[in-house]
Amino acid sequence: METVDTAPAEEVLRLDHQICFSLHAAARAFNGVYRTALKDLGLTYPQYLVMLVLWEHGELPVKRIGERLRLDSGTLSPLLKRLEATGCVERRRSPEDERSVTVRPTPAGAALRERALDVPRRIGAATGMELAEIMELRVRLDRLTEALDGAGTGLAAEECVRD
Amino acid sequence: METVDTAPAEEVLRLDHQICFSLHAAARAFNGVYRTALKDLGLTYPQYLVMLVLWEHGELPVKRIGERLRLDSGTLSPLLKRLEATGCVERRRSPEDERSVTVRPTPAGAALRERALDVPRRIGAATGMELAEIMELRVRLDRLTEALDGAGTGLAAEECVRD
DNA sequence: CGCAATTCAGTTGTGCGCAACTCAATTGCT
DNA sequence: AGCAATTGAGTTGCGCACAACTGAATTGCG
Repeated sequence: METVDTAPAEEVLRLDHQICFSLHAAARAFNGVYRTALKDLGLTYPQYLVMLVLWEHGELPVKRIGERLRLDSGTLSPLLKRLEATGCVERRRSPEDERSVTVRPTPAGAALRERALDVPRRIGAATGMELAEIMELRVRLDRLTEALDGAGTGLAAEECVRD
Repeated sequence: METVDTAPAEEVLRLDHQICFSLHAAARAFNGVYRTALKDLGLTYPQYLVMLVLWEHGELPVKRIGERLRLDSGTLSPLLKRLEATGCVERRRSPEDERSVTVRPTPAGAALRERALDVPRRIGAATGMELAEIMELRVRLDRLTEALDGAGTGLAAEECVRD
């Protein structure tokens, strides 16, 4: 079948042929829109993602937040420290497992949720896309991420097996 | 018509309903795959993007590179300095306009191109997608970026008018 | 029980991305 | 010509992302 290696060598490396760049640019463009949309909430975009998870689950150990967002402690620890500094979350060492730290929204952090309700609509409007089209794009991207994660973590040769 | 605001308040903020997160995750997944693919070239992913542009155009002022990659001097200046330190590019103040700095690949940087030819194929394989599907995704993402860029630069209220 | 292996959060170091700024060169307006 | 506005690159400061590491708590195996 038709694959990339049918293209001549000069074409292969053209910037505008590469999906990665489109993705990279789109992610940064989203980030910019969120930056302005979240400015008066006092949240950055990754902080907003953490708050989404916490609003949904009420209270979670750092580990679980990281699983949901695919972020490790090296990213989350300082981020959560900043969220604690701005009064959005509380962190408490878990009594039953002293290694684990439980994070939960403060009343102020929970209240922020009301003001965030408008954000998805504004973002949706900024995309200029129909909901159905966005959903389809999302599905494709999730499939892509799954494939890339499988290929990236050393299982390149063998297929990604479900645990 | 069916839009986001038909969904109940609790649903609106669910992480897995938000396109931005899928995009964010996919971009990071790509970054991870590139990280390993580019490791023996000694390039990071953004450095690779810069080299793609330079391989294609031979020599460009910083300004033009920034336009192609949607990056400003705050990002490019240190990145180019690192590329210069690793011997991939040369920087020279333009004689006809002393404000401008022209960047071009060194012989070593140009030679790197040969070794990079294999990268897109490897990345393509990691996506697990057909070329046609990738191309279509790229088109959608570019449209999305264009819409978001228009909305992000302060025209939130009024529709994005073509210049 | 006792100790090695594992798990979890946090730290360190590097690089990207962007806003806000500086500084010099150039352009444009009068 | 003279001077203000603009342009281009660079710097600073901050936050995110990730690799590699530390250190404490827990688990598990003999």
